[in-house]
Amino acid sequence: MQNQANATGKETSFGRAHDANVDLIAVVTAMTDQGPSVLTVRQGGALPSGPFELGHRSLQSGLRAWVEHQTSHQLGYIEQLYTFADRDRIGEERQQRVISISYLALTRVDGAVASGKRAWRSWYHYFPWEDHRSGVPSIIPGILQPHLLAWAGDAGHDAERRERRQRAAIAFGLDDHDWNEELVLQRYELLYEAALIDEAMRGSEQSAFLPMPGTSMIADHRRILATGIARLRSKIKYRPVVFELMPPVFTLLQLQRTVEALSGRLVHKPNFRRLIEQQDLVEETGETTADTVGRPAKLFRFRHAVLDERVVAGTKLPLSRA
Amino acid sequence: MQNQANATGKETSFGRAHDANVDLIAVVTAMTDQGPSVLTVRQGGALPSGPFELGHRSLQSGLRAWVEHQTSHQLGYIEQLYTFADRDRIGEERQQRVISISYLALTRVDGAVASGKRAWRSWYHYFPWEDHRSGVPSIIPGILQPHLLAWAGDAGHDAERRERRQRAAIAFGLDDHDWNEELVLQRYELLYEAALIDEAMRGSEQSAFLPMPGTSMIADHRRILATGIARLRSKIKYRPVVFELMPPVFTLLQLQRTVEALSGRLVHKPNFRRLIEQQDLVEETGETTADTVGRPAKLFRFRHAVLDERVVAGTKLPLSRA
DNA sequence: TCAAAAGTGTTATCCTTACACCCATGT
DNA sequence: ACATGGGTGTAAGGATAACACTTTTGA
Repeated sequence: MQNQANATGKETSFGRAHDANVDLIAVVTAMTDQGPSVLTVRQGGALPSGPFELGHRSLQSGLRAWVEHQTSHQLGYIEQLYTFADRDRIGEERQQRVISISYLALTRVDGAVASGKRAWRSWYHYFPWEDHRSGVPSIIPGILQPHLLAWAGDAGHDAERRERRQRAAIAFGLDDHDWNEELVLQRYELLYEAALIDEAMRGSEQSAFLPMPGTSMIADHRRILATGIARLRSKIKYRPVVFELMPPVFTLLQLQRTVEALSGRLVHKPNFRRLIEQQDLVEETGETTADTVGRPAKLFRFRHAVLDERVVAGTKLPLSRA
Repeated sequence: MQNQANATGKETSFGRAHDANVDLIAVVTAMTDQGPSVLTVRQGGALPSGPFELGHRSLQSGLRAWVEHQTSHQLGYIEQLYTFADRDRIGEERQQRVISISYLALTRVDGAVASGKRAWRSWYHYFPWEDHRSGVPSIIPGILQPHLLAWAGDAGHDAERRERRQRAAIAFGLDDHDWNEELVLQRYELLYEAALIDEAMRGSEQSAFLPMPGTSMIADHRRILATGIARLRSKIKYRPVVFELMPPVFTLLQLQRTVEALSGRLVHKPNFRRLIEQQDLVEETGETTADTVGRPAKLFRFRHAVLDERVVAGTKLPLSRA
């Protein structure tokens, strides 16, 4: 906005110099037959993305417009994730910038798995170490842990060895550390640093061990997906966003299964029900399921009013009364 | 990334079409003589901002480079806030996009108020209704509340009147709602909608009532500042970021005063001290203050190790044991 | 001695966690 | 009968909030 020498020492006036290409990229998540899933293109090899154009009124509406056009679904919830710049995304010789603005979007599907070039793929197809619903996945003690420890041992200095071991232990719940489902991005980056995933091998000839865990995507798309998963796992704890993924009416167990699928962990049923009902997030429809097995469950719907009336307090300061 | 028709119907191939200008814009916060402050240019009328250039390795490093060059301070902490697009930021006739990527940065100063065109200004210079350390600011019951209620009453439908009143009550702690210090952006947007701040009057002739509360900035800079304040007020509750604003050693009361200044609320001293010490965030230096008045206080320093060893749990799900 | 700030002790309350148990339906 | 899922009661433990009080210094 103002005329001033910038960090490189080159005098720049606003408005001209630094043109860049702007890409919108979406982590569109829904619950499908395969659990928590992400909308992909190129046979699961990429996240859907599209250019930001002059015809778009805003970034949000640009993303909304073309995602809805592609998926024929209303996106109930869109939230910006992160903005990156990459010099070399297009090609080596052209020194054009690409700015990528990533979004997290939530929607509902009827269960469709694929149609044309688009496909829903399970999160855990890309991150097999993230699903702890049936206990710690065998890939962690079997493959990741030994390789991570070996990588830590490779460090030059003793301090760095300890630091690597500690990072691995915290991220993957080793030693007596608890598993923390929110550390999706940290785990991905650790595996990248340790060269345990495909992305780390790009440009180099050798592939250290095969097969690499999880399916990779083009460019940094799997990293963006990790960011989206982490954001959602964090957000379901303090905002009622799960309901964007639920059908209009649902049982409490269905809601629980969705939360479990997203967080990758099992929750305690009785306490979960109390938590939900105590917060007045749902109301009974009066109907019950005509379920196949077991006692029929009450059906609930989300109380949309909570979006207006409530704002999560989030207090962690010991306030003094006025 | 892929070739596909976008929402406008125009076929676009990647790499060419949509060039935009990229601006980096920073909310640099520090504690000064005047309390929680923001680094400004143009006599407090704008946030510092600068173009993103090909010479910059990344967005982060671009921002870091020129902010550090300007302030001669190490930025301990930088975090991306939000990315906006604005069609008309440059001028009416040129249909060039400007992408603004905003950041929150924390730093320390020695107390300097101004030097040249740069100046530290108190947050509350721009948001006088946000400082509740001495009780509810008189501007709220005296000016904002009546105007907000009048604005709510102006709504066409009864439902909209109720909705406006409720939004105002939640945002500003009216009726029996508690004040929530995190709703900085919601309050700003409400005042904008109700045309109670300068920014809402741009382009129109009349100025409804004068003077408008708080000092405005160019373009949407005050809105970005509101975003930064809100982010920081939220973040100090679950990440040890306050220490980025503290000197190397400090007393617990100084730490408390900083937290109070940022959150705009008073905290309960004994409980605050227990909270801090219980979380092992600090360690004694062994020294005490040679203070002017009162009993000498122990000096503490931040335990930087916590950044490695700990990750905030953030549990809000009733997990079941393995 | 008093003001100002540093600290400690203790209790009430709420939320979270865990465990135990009963209910309703289909096979 | 029993498997499966639905649903309730309750008590232990920990964190938070509130109140009361003592200690140490400088003016």
